[in-house]
Amino acid sequence: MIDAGERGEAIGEGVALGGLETTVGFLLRLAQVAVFKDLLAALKPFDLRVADLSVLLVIEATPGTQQSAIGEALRIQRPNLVTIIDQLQARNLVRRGPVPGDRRAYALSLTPEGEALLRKAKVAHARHGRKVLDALGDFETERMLAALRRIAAL
Amino acid sequence: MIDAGERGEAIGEGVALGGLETTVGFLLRLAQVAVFKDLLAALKPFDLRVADLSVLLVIEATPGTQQSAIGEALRIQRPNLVTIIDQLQARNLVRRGPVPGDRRAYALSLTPEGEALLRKAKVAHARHGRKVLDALGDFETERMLAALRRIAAL
DNA sequence: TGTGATAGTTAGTACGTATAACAAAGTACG
DNA sequence: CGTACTTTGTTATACGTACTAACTATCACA
Repeated sequence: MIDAGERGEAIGEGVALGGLETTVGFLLRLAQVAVFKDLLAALKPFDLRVADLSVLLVIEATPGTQQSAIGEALRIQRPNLVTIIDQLQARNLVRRGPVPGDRRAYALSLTPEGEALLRKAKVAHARHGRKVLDALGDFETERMLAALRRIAAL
Repeated sequence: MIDAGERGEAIGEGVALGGLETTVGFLLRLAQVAVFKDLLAALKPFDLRVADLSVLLVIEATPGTQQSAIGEALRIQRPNLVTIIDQLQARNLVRRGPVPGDRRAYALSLTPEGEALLRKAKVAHARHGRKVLDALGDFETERMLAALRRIAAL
C-alpha cells in the first residue's frame, strides 16, 4: 500500500516534484493505488482480495476454463495462480473438475457457495466501480479506457 | 512484474473476462505495469529504479529538501526512503548535508556525479515519456491527467 | 516409440511496501 | 526552567506479490 498524507491530499503539495506531477506514469501509479485500496476495502467483508475477485469473475464468465487460460487473461503467472486457486478451493468457492480428454488440466467452476459469495461481492464491486466513474466525472469513459488499453499494449 | 503473453497481446483474448475488460481498475493496472516495465528498461543502463529517478528529480527540483518531505511528495514511507537514500549516497549521487537550525534533519542535494547521471537519465526518461504520450494518441493528455488525479484522490 | 510441447506444481527468491519501536532533536507551555 | 508532545530519521521485521527454475504427468505428433 501507499501512505500519502491520507485522504486526497493534493498532488504537489509544498515540495516541487521536478515535473513528475505532469507525468502519465506517476499519476497512473497514484490512481492505480487509490483504486486498489478502495476496492480492497470494498471486498474486505467477503475476505476476498482483488485477484480473487478477478479469478471468480473469469470462472463465472467461462465455466470450465483452465488455470493457464485464466493466467493469460488476467496476466497472473501460473505459479501464483496455483496458490490463489488452492485457497479458493479450500474455502469451497471453486471446484477443480476433470477436463474430458485431458488429464493434466482442471476445469474450473464455481461451487454454489462460490456463486453465492460472488453475487454479493459483485454488488460491492459495482458500487466501487460507480465511485471510480464518478471520479472520472463527465470524462468520456470510453476514450479513457481505450487510452489505457493502448498504454497497456506498450 | 507481470507477464502477459509478451508484447501487446490483445486484452480479452479467447477467455471471457466477466466484464473486467471494461473496468477502469483492471486497465489501470495493466497500463501501470506496462509503463513501469518500459521505464525500468529505459533506466537500466543507469542502474536506477523508478523510485530512484523520482527521488533524484525531486531533489534536483528542490535542493535542500528533507527526507520526510520527499516521502510525502512521492508517497514513499519514511523507513523505505532511508534505504533508497542510503544507496544513492553510497553511489555518491546524493549528499546528506546539515540543515541550519535543525540537527535532526538532512538537507539532501545532488553531487556532481548525481547531476551528471541524472542529466543522462532524463534523456531516457523523456524518450520513454514521448512513447507513452504516443500511445495516448490524439487523446487530450490534459484531461487524461486530470482524470487520473481525481481518481488518485479517491 | 520417442521427442517435444503443455498443464500444473513446488521451492526459493526478490522486491515493494507496511508496522512498531526507538534515539535524538525540536517545540510548546505551565 | 522543565515536562510533555511532536518530528526526523533509523532499525528491525513482516507480509504480499511476483519472478525463476526445475520437476511430474500428460498430451501431440511424426
